Amino acid sequence: MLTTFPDISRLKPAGGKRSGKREQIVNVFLRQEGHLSADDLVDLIRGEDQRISRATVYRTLQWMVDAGIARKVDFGEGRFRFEHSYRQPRHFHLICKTCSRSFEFLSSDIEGLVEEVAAARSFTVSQSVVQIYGTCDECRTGRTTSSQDGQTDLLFARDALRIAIATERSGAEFYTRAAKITRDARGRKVFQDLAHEEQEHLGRLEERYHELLERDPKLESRPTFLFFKGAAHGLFAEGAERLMKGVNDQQALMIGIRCERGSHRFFKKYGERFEDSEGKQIFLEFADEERTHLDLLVREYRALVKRQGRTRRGPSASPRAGAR
Amino acid sequence: MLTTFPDISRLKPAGGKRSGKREQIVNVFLRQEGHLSADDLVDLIRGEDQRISRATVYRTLQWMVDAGIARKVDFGEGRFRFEHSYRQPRHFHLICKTCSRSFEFLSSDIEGLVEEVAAARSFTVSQSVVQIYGTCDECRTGRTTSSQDGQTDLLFARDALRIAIATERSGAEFYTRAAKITRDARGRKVFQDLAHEEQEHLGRLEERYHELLERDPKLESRPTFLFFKGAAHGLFAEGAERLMKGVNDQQALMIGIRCERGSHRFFKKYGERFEDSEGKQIFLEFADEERTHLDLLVREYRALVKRQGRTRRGPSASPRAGAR
DNA sequence: CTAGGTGCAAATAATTTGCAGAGGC
DNA sequence: GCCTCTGCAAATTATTTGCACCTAG
Repeated sequence: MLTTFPDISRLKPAGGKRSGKREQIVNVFLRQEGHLSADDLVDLIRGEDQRISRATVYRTLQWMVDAGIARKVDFGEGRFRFEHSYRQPRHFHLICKTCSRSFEFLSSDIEGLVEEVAAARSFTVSQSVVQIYGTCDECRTGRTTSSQDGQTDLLFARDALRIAIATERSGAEFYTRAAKITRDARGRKVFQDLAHEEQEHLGRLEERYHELLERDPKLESRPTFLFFKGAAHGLFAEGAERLMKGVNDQQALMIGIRCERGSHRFFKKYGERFEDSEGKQIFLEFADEERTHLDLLVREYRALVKRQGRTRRGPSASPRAGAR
Repeated sequence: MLTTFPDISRLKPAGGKRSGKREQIVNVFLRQEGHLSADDLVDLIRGEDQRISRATVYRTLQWMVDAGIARKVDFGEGRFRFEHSYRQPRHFHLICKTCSRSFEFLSSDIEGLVEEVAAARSFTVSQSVVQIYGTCDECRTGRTTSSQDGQTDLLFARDALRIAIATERSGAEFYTRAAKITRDARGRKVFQDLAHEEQEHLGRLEERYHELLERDPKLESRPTFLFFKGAAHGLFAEGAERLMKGVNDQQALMIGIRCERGSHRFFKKYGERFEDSEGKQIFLEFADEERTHLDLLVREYRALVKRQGRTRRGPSASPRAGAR
């Protein structure tokens, strides 16, 4: 089920001996889902071995935190809880005050804002905590939702793919629209080609999405884990339609270059921020594909410029301006 | 300095007697800035009266929380701290791990995202905590920044005014630009009038801003307290320039109506969310002014329609569409 | 007079620590 | 044999409570 456990035997923070007890505690901890308090863990351990003392559990938990196996979280209950730390390191929590369960989510949007706030105060962030307290759907309605927790890795991959697909789709639509508007035949051809490529790439992403869904039939109905608007918005707003009409092939290529460059940078930037996981992989692969496409366009552009000289360069299509 | 203290004598949660001790503790608490731990408060109290017991301080703190004078906050130190609760109720914290001071900020942007996340899970939010841990500027650079903390009320007012000004400015610019583009003389006149009114309103806001600055000379250099992008962006994106050229007076009025309506709703919505304060006042007054202006425009529009019948109504200017 | 408020000391609750013995390398 | 881990019990820390006493209304 779980992708890869860290190799426990290798983890020895500031030295540490292999010991039956410690290994036992770590194993019980890793077998659990969710956020355990020290006491929960003691109870679980006691279930299979009476002779382990509370102090040892506390000491082992501390060791796990140092080793990077566990993370200590404070839900304001007056005691700490511990979560597996191979999960996303910068996730946030929804905490139900009724059933005291907690749900994790990722929000690059919130992260971004947090960074802005910190920057405005020249504050160096080492960790940020976002906790939303309230009542969960189940506790409010009484119904039991099928969606168990955990399995965030697949969820993350699913959401990463959804974002990639949304981006690609908006790209495809943009180029298609551009192709319709553009009067210049060569310009139109460029947009048509671009639209076609986006469509193709979109197809591949969707296929991958379906493959992912097959791994877990309930995957699609699970709540969103990664909240991230940035991606699908704005990357393809480039050039009001008014400008499109008179666009020639060179200018069309330049527009394509800007869009692909934006997309590449965006996915690279955010992909790099995530922890190793399939989702991160998807972001980085997507960034790579955009990069490849971008390089291709750049080569085409250069070839075109070489062939034509500077004669037909439009006023609004300088290679670097507003590339962001 | 501080605007208005709550009338302590009136505050009696679930009944409660006036008592010298309690009043004394409350007064000492209210005299302090920042976030006190129970122990800090005990020390302060002991400074002026040896005979007050720790238990009483704890009991009084609990009473203050119930009475709404204080708010209990958890900075993950293993004990609680208490802050005055006449401050903004939904503020967040930057917490320096070195000097263990904390700085407050407001972010409607983050609040908005938090609400979205909760909505996606059908989670009913009762409280949300955002804490950014790290190192503050002073601790990192060694320099002492003049900006003491506290005084959030003035800061909030300052930031509210800045946002109002930014909005008004973007409105003025938008109408000025529109006036330049519009070919129809009557349409142009409408935009010119709008631009003029915005300019005037802008002037009044700026004057008020300067008045505010006079109340505290260091006010302008203090770090941002309210983070809120929403306002200045998007409200005036209405109608690509392309469309402006052919706009007549009726259509121009309609564009103005949409912009003012957007602005009014926006400031009303967010203004209502804040706690009583000068800043809230500014938001609501601004919303009101926009409303008045809006009503005026609507009346003008109706009069125009009456005079002209439906003959000249343009295709893109239906009164309600996209009013958001 | 009586419901609260107050002080003191004891109780909790989560977590840490000192120390002596056990166990891995 | 040394160094670390472990168990147990005692210590610590923040906070709460029981109870007898005191005080305002």
